[in-house]
Amino acid sequence: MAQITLTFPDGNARDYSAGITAAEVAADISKSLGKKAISADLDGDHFDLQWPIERDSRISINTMADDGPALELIRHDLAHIMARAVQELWPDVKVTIGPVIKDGWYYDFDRDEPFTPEDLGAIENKMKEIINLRDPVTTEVWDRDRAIAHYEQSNEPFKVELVEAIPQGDPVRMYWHGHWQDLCRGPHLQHTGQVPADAFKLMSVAGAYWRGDSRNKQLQRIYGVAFKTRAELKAHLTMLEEAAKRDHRRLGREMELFHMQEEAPGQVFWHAGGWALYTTLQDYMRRRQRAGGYVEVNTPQVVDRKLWEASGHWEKYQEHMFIVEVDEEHAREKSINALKPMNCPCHVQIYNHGLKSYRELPLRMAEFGACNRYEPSGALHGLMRVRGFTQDDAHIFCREDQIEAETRRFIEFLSAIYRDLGFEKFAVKFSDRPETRAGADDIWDKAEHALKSATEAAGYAYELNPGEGAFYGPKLEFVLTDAIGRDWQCGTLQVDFVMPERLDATYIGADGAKHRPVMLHRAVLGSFERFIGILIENFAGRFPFWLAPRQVVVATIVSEADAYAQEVVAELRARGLRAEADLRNEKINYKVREHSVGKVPVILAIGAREVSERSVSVRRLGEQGTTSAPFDEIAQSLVREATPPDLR
RNA sequence: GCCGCUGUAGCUCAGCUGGUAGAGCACGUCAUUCGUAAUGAUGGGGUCGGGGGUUCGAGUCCCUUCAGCGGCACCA
Repeated sequence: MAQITLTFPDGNARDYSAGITAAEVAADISKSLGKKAISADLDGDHFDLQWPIERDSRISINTMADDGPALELIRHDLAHIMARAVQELWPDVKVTIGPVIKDGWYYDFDRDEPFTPEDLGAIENKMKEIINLRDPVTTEVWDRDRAIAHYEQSNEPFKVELVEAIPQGDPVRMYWHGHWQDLCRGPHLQHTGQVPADAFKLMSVAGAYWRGDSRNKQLQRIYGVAFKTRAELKAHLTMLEEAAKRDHRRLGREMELFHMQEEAPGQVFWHAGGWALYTTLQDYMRRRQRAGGYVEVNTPQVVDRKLWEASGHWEKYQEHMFIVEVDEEHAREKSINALKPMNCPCHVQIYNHGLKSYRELPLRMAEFGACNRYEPSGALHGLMRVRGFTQDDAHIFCREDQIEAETRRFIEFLSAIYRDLGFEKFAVKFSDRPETRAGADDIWDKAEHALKSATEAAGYAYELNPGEGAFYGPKLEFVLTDAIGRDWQCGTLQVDFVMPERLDATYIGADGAKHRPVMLHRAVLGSFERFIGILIENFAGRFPFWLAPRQVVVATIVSEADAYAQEVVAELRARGLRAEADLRNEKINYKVREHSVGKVPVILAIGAREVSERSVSVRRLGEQGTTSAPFDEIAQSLVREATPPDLR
C-alpha cells in the first residue's frame, strides 16, 4: 500500500497509507478530535470525513468550532434535509439544485401546486423529524451513465440534465441522507442529527428560473436561514427587523420625504422634506462639478426617434423607452419620439455644434439629466429602481491619450464626494473586453491599460470582472458599503469608442486633420433618487445636519413663549437653516417625543426662562441631556454645522 | 415580464363558515400652560384598490385589471 504524507496546520507531518479517510486521521491525532471532527480541508478544498485521501496534502481537521466550514456543512445538509422533507410530503415534486448562500441556503423545486406559508411550516416540522432520526449521511462515486439511468428511472428530469452536463469520465458523486438520495458535490456532515434542529428557519418561497434563464421553466425556490445556535438565529432575525426599520420606503413615509402612487408607478412625488434633501444634495454636486472643471448643460426630454436610431438605442432598448407619438394635424406622417432614457446622444449634439479643436479637450460636459426608462414592472423597488430619475451624468470628450489622466482625476473627484457624504470606503471593479465588442483590439489594450493604471495611481485596488465590459468599451464601477454592510454600486466610468463614431463627433487635431474623440460616460451618485434611498438607509433617517430635511424644531413649553419662538425660527431661516416652530398646546414631553421619532437633529425648547434670557435650550437627537445658551451663540454654531462639507 | 403573496380610515391592523364595517395611533374640538420621548375628555372620518360576475344579499366566493411586497429575469 502506497504511503502518503499529510502536513498539519502546525507544520507537523505524518505518513499514512493512501486511501485513509480524514475521519481516521482525526481519530489518529486524538480521540477527542476524532469525535469532534466534522470535515477536513485538503490543500484548501473542503471535503467530508469519509473522503479517501490518495496523495500528499496539507490537511486541517474542522470541528463545529470552525465557523466557516461548520456553517457551510449545516446549511448544505439542511438543503438536502429540506429536499427530502419536501419529497416525503409530496413524492411527485421534482428536485433540482440547492446551494448554500449568505446566511442560509435555497432549494429549487418543480411542483405544479404553489407552496403556501402553511406548507413551509409543515416542511420545517418534517425537517426536524429527519434531524431527530440521526440518519447517516453516506456517499458513493458513480459513473455518469449509471447516474443518468438512475435519474431517468426515478423520473427526475432536472437531475438527468445536471448529470448530462458533467463531462464524460468525470466522477459523479451521490449522497444519501438516510434513504433519500441526491446528486451533490458535497461535503456533508456524518449524520442528520449533527444539524442544530432549533437554529434554522424557512423564510420565503419565490419563483426562480431553471438555470437562471427566463426562457426556461419557472421553479419554486424555498429560502432558509441557518446558524449554529438558536441565539444566533434569533440575532439574525432581529437584525432583519432592524434593517426593515431603516427601509427607505418606510422612513420616506414616516419622515414625509416622498410618496409614490398607482397613477405614476416608478415615479416619485417628492414632498417638501425630501425635496429639501434632494436640492441640498444637488446644490452640493453642482458646486463640486463646477470646481471639478465641468461645464453644466441641459438637454430636451422628448427627442425624435431619428436620434435614437443614430445612437443605436432604438434598436437595442426600444422596449424600455417611453414612446411618445405626436399626431400633428398637418404633418405628413406621425412623428415618433421617445423620452430620453439617457443623456449621451444629446450631449454629443451639443459637442457637435461648431468645430472643436484639440485644445478644447478634455471637454467635461455635465447634466443633471432627467431620464425616463420603462423598467419592467417586477424590477421597480421604491427609490432604488424607478422609471423617472435624474442622473448626475457627465461625458468627458477627450483624446485617447487623455483617458488615463481623466480617469485618475475622476476617481479623486468621486472619492472626495463619497467621503463628504459619509462613505469612507468604496471598492472598485474593473470590467474588461467582452466576447462581442466594437473597436479594434489595440484600442481596447490602450483603454484597459489606462483604466487600470489610473486606478492604481489613485491608490485603489480593483477587482477584475473578466468579460463584463460594455460592447463599446471597458468600465470601472464604484461600490460603496453602507452602515450595515450592504454594497451599493453607484459610481461608474465607461470608455466609449462607439458613440462618437455613430454620432460623428470630431475634433481638429494639431495636424489640422479631423480626429475622433473618445467619450467617457461617468456618474458619481448614479441617480439622485436611488442615492437618496441609499442615504436614507445608511443613516437610518438620522442624516448629518447639513442634509437633514428638517434641521431644527423650535418647541414652546408655555404659550407665552410663542412670539419669541417665532422670532427664533425667523432668524434661523434668515440664516439659511430649515427651521420650524411647534407652538401646539402640548406638553414638551409630547413635542420632544414626536420630533425625536421624526428624526429632527436639533430641538430648541423655549419656556419662560428662555424668553426672559433670550436663550434657547438645545436637545440633540439621540442625546438625553440638554444644554442652554444664548440664542445668538447657538444660531452661529448651527449655521457652521449646516455648512456643506465642501464649503467648510 | 415571470412565480407567489398582499390590497379594509392618513398609518398599523382586526373583521369566524357571505347577512349591509371596527381598534390603536394620527386628525378636529374643549379643558389643561405644563421644563425635555405620548395630559384628559370628546368628535369626525372608510363607495373595503378598480371593473365585471354568482347570490335575495359580497369586505368575505369567482373572473378580470391595476398597484405594492418577496424573489427570478432585466438594469444602456
